[in-house]
Amino acid sequence: MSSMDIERAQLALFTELAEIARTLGSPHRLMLLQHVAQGARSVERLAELTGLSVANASQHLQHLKRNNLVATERDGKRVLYSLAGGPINEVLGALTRLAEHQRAEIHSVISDSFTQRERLEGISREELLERLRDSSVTLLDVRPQEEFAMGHLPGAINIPVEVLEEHLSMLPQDHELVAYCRGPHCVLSTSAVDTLRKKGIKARLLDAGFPEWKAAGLTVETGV
Amino acid sequence: MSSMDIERAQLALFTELAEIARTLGSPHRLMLLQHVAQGARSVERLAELTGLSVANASQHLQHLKRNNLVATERDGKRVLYSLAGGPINEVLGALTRLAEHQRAEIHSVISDSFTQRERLEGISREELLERLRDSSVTLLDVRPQEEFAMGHLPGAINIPVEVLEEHLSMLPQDHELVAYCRGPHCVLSTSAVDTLRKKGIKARLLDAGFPEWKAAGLTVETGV
DNA sequence: CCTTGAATCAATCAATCCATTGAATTATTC
DNA sequence: GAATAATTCAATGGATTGATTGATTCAAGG
Repeated sequence: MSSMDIERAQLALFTELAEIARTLGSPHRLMLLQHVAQGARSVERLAELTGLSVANASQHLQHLKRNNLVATERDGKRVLYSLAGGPINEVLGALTRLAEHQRAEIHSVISDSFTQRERLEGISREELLERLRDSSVTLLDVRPQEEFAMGHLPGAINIPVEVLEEHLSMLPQDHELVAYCRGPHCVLSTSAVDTLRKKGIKARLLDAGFPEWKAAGLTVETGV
Repeated sequence: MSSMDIERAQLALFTELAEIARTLGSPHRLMLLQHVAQGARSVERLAELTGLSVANASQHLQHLKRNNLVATERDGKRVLYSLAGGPINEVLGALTRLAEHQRAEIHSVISDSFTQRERLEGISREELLERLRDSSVTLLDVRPQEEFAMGHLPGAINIPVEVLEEHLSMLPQDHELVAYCRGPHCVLSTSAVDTLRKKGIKARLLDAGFPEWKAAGLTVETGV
């Protein structure tokens, strides 16, 4: 193997990696990905969820598909998009951590870094299972009711973030809360924890979201 | 927090993530990153290493810098670029794994998937340390001599990939070989293992590269 | 202070990307 | 098989990106 070949191989690999990275390099595609990660969705639905035009969403989805980030399946007259296999969540997770790291570095200079440290402190699946067993925490699902109905963690109560402030009374006062939503790169639960902390309620973040939980083969409840 | 705010926060986060992803979305920038990850380098050197023009390399480097992926430092009349802090390698690693996963899926359909499975099977740092202790393996550093001299794993022998085939006789026949180079997303060692396997020599890949080793605080030798 | 070497800036052009529009496919249903 | 609903294709124009060139800044040394 000549050094020429090696350089070509390097370039080929990097070109491949770059193409994937570029595919992730659009806020709209990331949004689509996030929604697709919740389960199979039609193009129309995804367009609605993201506020894009149908044609535009379709094109972005095809872009994602070309790079094997999503898969399609036909269901009657609609096409359902779902997340492709492979460690896609790992990439998004690593990206998010990197972004958070960078943001933290900036903030630690500008702001007093006040609850910054605490904010990022999540609870792991293992710890959660442990604490659920002796029921020392309450699980809070902050996704929209609709998604909650499609499946949620066992024992979780559902209060969408939008209505959280009006429903604080529904929360148990003596338990610590653990909030979760769609995954590590979903801000719903982060917002929720912020809100709760401001009200003086103890709340933490689950490291994972519903998709991760399901993927890990753990039990899931459906319905309201 | 209204649902409007949440959507804005979502969008802001995704825009941030997308920007980082876009920055990684160019083969040339990935190449620069890879070289920069080896240690501080001047613009001219990096241009030379990647085959880019100086001005072009400079611009790409600045792009990387704007997104906090590299840092600069002045040394006399030259500017040295080095890798910024944060989990950058995790992102690249996850990306590489995703790409490999996708490639594996394609190959498993097209080709007979022959040594594909084996190719990806790396040896971990822990296992390596173990096997080095009872010296049942030989470590092979396949980077250029120059980089080897700047630092390498203890006990490693240096045969750059370019000259590997001509120097097979230098290899111990009874030991299994473990090849490593610049990191998980460096193809040098993969090429080397391929070459060796074709010659019927047992060889495996180290999961990590020299930078990871150093970062883990393990001992390092310098000189030739 | 002027020269030299190293890096960056500014301006340009080609190539690509993104959103929009309206037409064309595809599978279903009557 | 015609009508319909869902998605995709094709074409357009505006914005962004990437590489190249030449000029400019910046630090060091005579």
